[in-house]
Amino acid sequence: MGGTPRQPEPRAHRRNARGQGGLLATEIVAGALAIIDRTGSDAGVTLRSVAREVGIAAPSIYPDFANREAVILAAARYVFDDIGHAVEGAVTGLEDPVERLLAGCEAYVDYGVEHAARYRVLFSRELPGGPSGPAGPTATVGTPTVLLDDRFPPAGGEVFALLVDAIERCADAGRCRGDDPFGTALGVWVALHGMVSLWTSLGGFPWPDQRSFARHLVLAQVGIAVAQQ
Amino acid sequence: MGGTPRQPEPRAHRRNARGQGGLLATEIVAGALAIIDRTGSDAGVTLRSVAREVGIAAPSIYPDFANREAVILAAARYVFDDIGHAVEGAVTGLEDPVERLLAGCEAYVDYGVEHAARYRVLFSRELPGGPSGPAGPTATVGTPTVLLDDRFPPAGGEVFALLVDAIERCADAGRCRGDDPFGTALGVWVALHGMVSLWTSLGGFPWPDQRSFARHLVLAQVGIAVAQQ
DNA sequence: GCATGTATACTTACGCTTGTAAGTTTTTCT
DNA sequence: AGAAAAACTTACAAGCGTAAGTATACATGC
Repeated sequence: MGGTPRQPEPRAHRRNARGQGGLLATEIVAGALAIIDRTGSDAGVTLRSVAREVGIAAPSIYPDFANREAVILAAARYVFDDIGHAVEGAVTGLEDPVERLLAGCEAYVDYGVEHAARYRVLFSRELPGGPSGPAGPTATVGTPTVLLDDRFPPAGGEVFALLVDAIERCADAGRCRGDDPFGTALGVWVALHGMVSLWTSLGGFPWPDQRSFARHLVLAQVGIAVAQQ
Repeated sequence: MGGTPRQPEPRAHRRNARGQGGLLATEIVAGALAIIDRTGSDAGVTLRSVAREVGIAAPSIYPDFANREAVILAAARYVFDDIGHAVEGAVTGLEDPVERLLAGCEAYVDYGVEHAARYRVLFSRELPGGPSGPAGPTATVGTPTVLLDDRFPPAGGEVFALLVDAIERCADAGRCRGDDPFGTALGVWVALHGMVSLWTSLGGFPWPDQRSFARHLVLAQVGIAVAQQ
């Protein structure tokens, strides 16, 4: 697997101040994301490759992360937050609830398509932290359901909460049915996620226009008649 | 990474008959799928692990596959075929077009949820073979579009063709709009794929009933009013 | 019935990367 | 100056892909 013939491992990293050792954790996550973006998957994220990226020695990762998987999970958490910020930025200032919903959804799709590699990492494994235990609210479709509580959601929860909120605003304005915002949001999320996932996997597919397809999916799931364009 | 302390690599494989060397290719793919099913991802699929699974020496894979990636792509192709057979088996004998559509979609989701690991492998990488070149039909949404031609689709094409056909039957029977079967099928596929992908990644999520949720997604995308259950 | 050519698969080996343990040096702050 | 945090160096035991050469069993022709 011969690549470069053995770099002398340049140490470009400057030691952090005392008590600020945790700063390195941020740089480690950033390094992992850089590798994911560059290589297109998390397969190349190893303790050594991340260490090279950051400019530290591989064992220096251990004080911050137990192992390779912990690094990747931290990167996934960062990406979920990043998506949340992108969506929030896209909807702030919009008044019309339907436009607000659509703008947020488009921002979600935009992020996923533009950062295909890091988006894919989010859902390439079983994510931990959910209320898989005894109880927890169970969603239903077609009938009202319990809303998400504190324990939910493990990952991507903030983004999903934004979506539920946007749909509730539409319902409050009488623009869509409001009997089951959770179930409706679930349908929208599922459709948008499917779009991003397939879009970035099947590069050769004759995809329609990204923006109008995303709007089409959302409106169909929410139950608003699709405008003939 | 200490596991078992060095097995003597038992050779359980019986040499194939002359002219039937290609049989090994089938066993190699089966071995790769077994590893995927057992470990939950394709990360553990290496030439050596597959060889161990099959009972051959690692270099014996080379006559059939150029490298590790080729093995995984062959496994993906097998899984696409397998899904196609599952869907076809679920719809044969059904007369009502809407029931036929729903049954096929449910079978798709069933397969994906039941074989989560191998389904995930299908879309965990950029799949080759599409008409990414100069032309190829471009789908639109809301207006009729060119149907898929011979060059399309690279992967999962047979399954997608079944879906387009099922939707055309619904349209012919006047059960849904028929102006854009390709675009409608795309919406359905995207939604179902998103459901499977999220379902198997977010194990802790309070998911609704699998069957009714799948039907809900399909009917919403096709534009048939969702029956209050 | 037996030699033989050949497809089939094996053995050995090399150079590389990986995770991680153990102990050491360097920097920073008091 | 001294203590302690931060990060390094070295080392080991694996696993990896793959190149090169070798053994084995089968179908065929004599």
